[in-house]
Amino acid sequence: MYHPRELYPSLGPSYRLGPPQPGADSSFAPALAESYRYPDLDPPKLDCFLSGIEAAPRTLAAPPPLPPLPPALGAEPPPPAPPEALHSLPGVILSLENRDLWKEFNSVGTEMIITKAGRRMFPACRVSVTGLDPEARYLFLLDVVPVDGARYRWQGRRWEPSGKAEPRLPDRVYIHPDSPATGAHWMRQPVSFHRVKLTNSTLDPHGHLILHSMHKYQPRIHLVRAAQLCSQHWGGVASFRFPETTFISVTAYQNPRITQLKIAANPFAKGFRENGRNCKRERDARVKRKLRGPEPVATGAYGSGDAPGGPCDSTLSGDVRESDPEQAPASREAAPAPAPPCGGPSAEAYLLHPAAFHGAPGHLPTRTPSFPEAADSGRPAPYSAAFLELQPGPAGSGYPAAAPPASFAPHFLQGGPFPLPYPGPGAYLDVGSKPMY
DNA sequence: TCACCTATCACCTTTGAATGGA
DNA sequence: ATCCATTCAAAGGTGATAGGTG
Repeated sequence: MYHPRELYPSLGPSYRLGPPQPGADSSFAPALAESYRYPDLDPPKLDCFLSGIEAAPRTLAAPPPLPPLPPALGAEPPPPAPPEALHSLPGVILSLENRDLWKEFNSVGTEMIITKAGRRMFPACRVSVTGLDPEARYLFLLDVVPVDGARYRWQGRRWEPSGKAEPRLPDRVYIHPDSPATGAHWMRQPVSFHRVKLTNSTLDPHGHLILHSMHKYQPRIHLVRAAQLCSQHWGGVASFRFPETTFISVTAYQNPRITQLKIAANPFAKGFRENGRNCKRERDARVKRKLRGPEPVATGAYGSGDAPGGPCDSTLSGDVRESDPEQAPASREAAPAPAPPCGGPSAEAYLLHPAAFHGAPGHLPTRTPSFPEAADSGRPAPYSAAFLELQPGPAGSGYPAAAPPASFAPHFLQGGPFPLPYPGPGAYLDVGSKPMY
């Protein structure tokens, strides 16, 4: 995955968004009635999409307060709260499909591994949506924002703040591979973001979401009405976040209970379950065999059921989920989806080529030699993802100071048309108007 | 010394191509 | 020729662990 910056060096080191272009597309209904301002600790990444749009912003009479931060994860689960939503898409409702799983993790204090190469989230955000116009097309986006300005530390039994957060990292947005798709498509089945990857590599070339380790984050899901990825104008935005999806990013699990939960719930970690060959008992046995020197391979040593010794301590007894609901949508999503409504490029093509978000023509190759994925793998990745890297807010780098209650950054504003996230040359904006490769 | 990060490992699931039968 | 089910291998995801770094 190439970052747009690498694809379009001529555009400079970043993509600053320009004001909406004249000659607004009237393919969408006129501006919805309300503009929204929203209190947020995070300067909205998508604001840069919307700069210059807010002709007459209005604030909500009673902006919803942010949920109080628990003093430490793991001590007490935060009280259940409805998902917070920013709506300029009336009637659109998003619900977290795997809420129970998230709640289970949240009650312990969710941790997400981040690695240089990128690590998937588990649990992943999986949502179902209702209230969309079945005919209209939408984009699903996901981003992750810091919850506060603190760094955290595992103190043996709980997470506690320990100092100030690291400077803000580049904001990136994950675009769901099916985007854009019709409302009917999105409502047909749950929408899973299980392919999102998190990294701590600030120079990450793959477009993964960049996080600091030992910081607390909150995923957000955005729904954007747009005729196509390459549409010049967007027709409304709704943003959602679910309090139970808050997590702390780590490079190695700190809370053993989280490790147990992950092993129990994640099918990829099946090998670490009690009956797996990679459980602690087996690993210890392998180490002993190694120390003693080569031995004939014992047949039937695994899963015989009569192996000596107690249960492995790396598993969560009685909580093994053989059919993991988390992975169920994967197969559904991998199943042939309706052709992307953009006509030419498939969703995958968009995702392999972030530039396609500008409106790449349909004859894009699915992969170019310049892609690192192609170099080390002769097999095409079944899916990748598209990301947008956005300009930091006006505050620049560094965490925003705790926003005063009365100060609301303009968030998702209705009143389109929305400019493309990448202003680029006009040729980038129209499908087929100019080949980019 | 400590906290944190990274590379590597073995095991597992997922994925898609190949194959064969209906 | 088409469809479907099965098989297989490669890719990729997982936590554990040892060693490195500041």
